[in-house]
Amino acid sequence: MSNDSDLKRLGLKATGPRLKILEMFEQGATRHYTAEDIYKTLTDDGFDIGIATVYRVLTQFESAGLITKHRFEDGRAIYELNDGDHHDHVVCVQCGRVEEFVDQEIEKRQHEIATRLGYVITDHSLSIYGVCQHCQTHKN
Amino acid sequence: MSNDSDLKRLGLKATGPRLKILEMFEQGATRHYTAEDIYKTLTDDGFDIGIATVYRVLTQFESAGLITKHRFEDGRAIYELNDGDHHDHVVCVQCGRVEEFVDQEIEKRQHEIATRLGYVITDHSLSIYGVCQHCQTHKN
DNA sequence: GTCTAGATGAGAAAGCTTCTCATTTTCAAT
DNA sequence: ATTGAAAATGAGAAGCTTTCTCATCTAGAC
Repeated sequence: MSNDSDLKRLGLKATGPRLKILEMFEQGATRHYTAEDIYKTLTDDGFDIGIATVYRVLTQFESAGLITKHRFEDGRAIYELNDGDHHDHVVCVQCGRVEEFVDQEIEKRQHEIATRLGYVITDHSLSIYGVCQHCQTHKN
Repeated sequence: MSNDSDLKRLGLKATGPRLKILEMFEQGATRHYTAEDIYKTLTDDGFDIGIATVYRVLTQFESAGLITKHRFEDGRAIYELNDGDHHDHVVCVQCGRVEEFVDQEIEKRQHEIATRLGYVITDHSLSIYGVCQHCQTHKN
């Protein structure tokens, strides 16, 4: 099991909760999870874990650069595997579906703007909100 | 007082709390306020208001299109006067300073991306996080 | 001035997240 | 394999922001 050594390399003990959560990110159907999603999925699966542990592990994984944290308009935090390449999000305001995209031109202009205003950029987040194709046709 | 009639035109009674809050947005030193900011400023000023009222009024103002709500990475909501023209934000991660900018090219590309993915865009938010010039020199 | 729908303030409560602490587990050294 | 110390866990308490409830109060039409 290579996740085991991945964690150890980060100075984290390879415990059940950590392995399970990492596994979820790597093999899950979707890429984006709230802490609640993870807690629910694992406990429904019969795996005994506390919500506090979920939050703790997510924070550690984020510090370690393993995952990335976003925050959408509803205020809840969303986590996703950090696969190295940056991307932004399109969120369906009706069904919550999340899609990703990258646009080099937008990236470039962001840096130009930050520089012009005298900022040293550390991060940025762009989210587009809209109604997805599916929700447009299946109106309710 | 024209704010009085502004509110009435929106179907809102011109009450003390509403007038005070609207005034803050119009004449305040900064453009961006959290609910807490508003509550603190007004009560420190000797104006008696409840935090619940602040939230209620902000929600109403937002529904009425008078102000706009954003959410930065710390999860708290920030409100600003809606002056019609859209803009994005650069936030200093150290001192919390917020600056605004608009970039037509970024705006345009966002719409293209949403359309390409089949979304009908309703909103979008772009925030750049970094360290402002002041915080770069006055390190602590 | 009176009346009524609407607004308010206080406190309770909800939702997400973090903290505390007693117990348990990992893992390096035996 | 056993041990021991440091680290991790789960449960519940608690913190923060935001919303809800409800008795009281007020704006504005008459």
